[in-house]
Amino acid sequence: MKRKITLKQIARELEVSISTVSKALRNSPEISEDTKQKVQAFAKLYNYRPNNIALSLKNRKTNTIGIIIPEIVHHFFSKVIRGVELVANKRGYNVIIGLSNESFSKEVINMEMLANGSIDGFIISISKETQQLQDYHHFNETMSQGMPIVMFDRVVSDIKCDKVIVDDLNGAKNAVEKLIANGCKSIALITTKDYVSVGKLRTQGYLEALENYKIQPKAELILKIDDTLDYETHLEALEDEIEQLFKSNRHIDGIFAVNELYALTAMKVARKLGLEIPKDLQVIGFTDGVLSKHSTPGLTTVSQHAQQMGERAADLLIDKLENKIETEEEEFQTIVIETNLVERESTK
Amino acid sequence: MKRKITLKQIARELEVSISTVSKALRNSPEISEDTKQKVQAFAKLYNYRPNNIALSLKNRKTNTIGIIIPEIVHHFFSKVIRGVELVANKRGYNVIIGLSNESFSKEVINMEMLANGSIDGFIISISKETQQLQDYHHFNETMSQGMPIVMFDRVVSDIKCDKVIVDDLNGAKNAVEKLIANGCKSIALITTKDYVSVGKLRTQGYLEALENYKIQPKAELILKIDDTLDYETHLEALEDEIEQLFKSNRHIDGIFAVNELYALTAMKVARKLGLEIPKDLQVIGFTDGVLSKHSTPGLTTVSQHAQQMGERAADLLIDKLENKIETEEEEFQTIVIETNLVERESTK
DNA sequence: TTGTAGGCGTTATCAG
DNA sequence: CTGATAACGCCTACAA
Repeated sequence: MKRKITLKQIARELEVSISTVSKALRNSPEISEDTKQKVQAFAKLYNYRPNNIALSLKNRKTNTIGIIIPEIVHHFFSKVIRGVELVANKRGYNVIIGLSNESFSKEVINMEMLANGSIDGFIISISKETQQLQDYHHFNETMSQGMPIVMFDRVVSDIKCDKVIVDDLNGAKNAVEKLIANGCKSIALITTKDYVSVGKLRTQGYLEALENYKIQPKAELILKIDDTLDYETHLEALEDEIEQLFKSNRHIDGIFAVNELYALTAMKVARKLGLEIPKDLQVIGFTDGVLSKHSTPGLTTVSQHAQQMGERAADLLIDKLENKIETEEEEFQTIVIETNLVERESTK
Repeated sequence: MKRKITLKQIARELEVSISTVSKALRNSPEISEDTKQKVQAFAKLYNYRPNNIALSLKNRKTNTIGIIIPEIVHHFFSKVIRGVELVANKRGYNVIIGLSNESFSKEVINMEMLANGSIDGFIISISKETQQLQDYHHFNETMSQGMPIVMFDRVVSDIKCDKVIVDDLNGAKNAVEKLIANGCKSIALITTKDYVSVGKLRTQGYLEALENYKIQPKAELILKIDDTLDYETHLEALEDEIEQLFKSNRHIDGIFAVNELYALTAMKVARKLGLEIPKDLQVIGFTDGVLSKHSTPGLTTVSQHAQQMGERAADLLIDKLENKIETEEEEFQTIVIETNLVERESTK
């Protein structure tokens, strides 16, 4: 088992100095053709590659991006990662992942771990718990140490950094307007509790759409799900709550749900209650997932372009890393990704 | 913007030597209580944390695991990553990801990039293209440099390394035997081309189950899908091929598919042709995905325990990294994860 | 009890 | 054209 070869070993073998080897390998004009040939041939033979860690230390630059997300087993987030990875690799960076698992403390620990020299900058979507606690000290500390952060999707307006978000408000508004245009008179909303920034915005979009069409929103048509419970419990409760919603409001003919699972569950419950989709009930969900495409009937969705978000976030971060304009007064960008409606069979 | 503080800076501020600071922070008995107090207080104030990169260089150990997978937007792989991350974090390691995107050259490039000092070891599931080309030099080179590799799911028997696999053969066999026990007389198989190791094993399981029950396998009931085409094309072709299968073999009353999408597509086509599930046709898929659970009817599946695979792979790798028994004759383990059948409505 | 020196692998600068 | 030296940040054996 031969360890990776180093400059020092090459130097010793060829009886030249380390710096000569280094220069020869970088094709420096300082070095004679002869020596270059010899060194390069030897290096090739032993498959020499500079040690990244040593380079990172020397250059104070790791060429690595840290991405912190709440959950990886989730279509949206894995697509974002794919986007980040794509751009990062193209631009010579690696990607290291940290999962917060929706926990504040894991988010903090993970960030601290990576911030100690392992990476050059962060791409982050914050955990639900962090959103609830509204404790953002770890972001501010990281940035004050000169490490840039790009937030995506779940962002915090108080934090001054670059951001990539989807146009949640208009996405939701368009969806609901679509339902109205399709003839729905009584549209229910299935959303999350308000501390989730995106849930809040989508709720707002729903309300604005109604207002545009002079429809009075009704509190009993808005179902706010508590998604802090564990997954299974949450799902069971979900079904019951939706069933309750339908039973108490027989006239519902449209559903807008802030995510895929809520929309599918609504369809499932509706079918159970004998409603036909899209004849009796039309449904639209907000998502970038796979379920919608393969459900029966196919679910019409507001597409979030997750991969594109990842790409934009990565570009934003790397641009910042490579410019490093030492302006005291930094200005930050917020990129808004427009959504679009993917129509399937759950709407007319 | 204050950069991260270093030992050197603390030393200068406190007018002591760097090594005194270093020792004081590690609570060495060599240092006087007084000095320790002073140094530790100062370090805490400035939130000193040792630089990971410097530590990595010094210790020749990065405490980082590299994971190379063909695709991240895939339930199976993201679950594996979650398992790896979970164990890695618990044991003090970070995880860095590389996506091969099913391409041989991307796999090689990604591995080389990470092998140059960035990580201590690899967890890998090889790309389809690599399986086709059967070119494994990059694995052998990596290992010959003393960097351990753990392969999972898509493994290569020629390569001497630790492995974590699911019991594809028995998983498939059990599934098919279940169909037989449920009364199916004519069971079709929807699988991939043989170069995909797992597809091959699952096919074998299918055949063994039939044999056990003295059922003569029929070539016309085995559909081998070419999955090297691009995704959309592949899907369209899939539907046509399955429709053809049903039409040419009206007596089919059971389907075993080597993945989720094939199974769902089969159900979809069957429904289109007026078959009722599970009355006329029973279906089982091999998968760890989400679609099965939310499809209607729910798809019975052979569960792969992806997260567990990730956990075992990470433990295996870290054990190896931390033992480093310098035995010339290394012995390698292959951990086999047993599958189990998750019964839903697509079987009786 | 504290400090010095050397080394992890690399590159840049400067001297020979 | 080649080599010695310092530095990136940290740790540790050894010297004072």
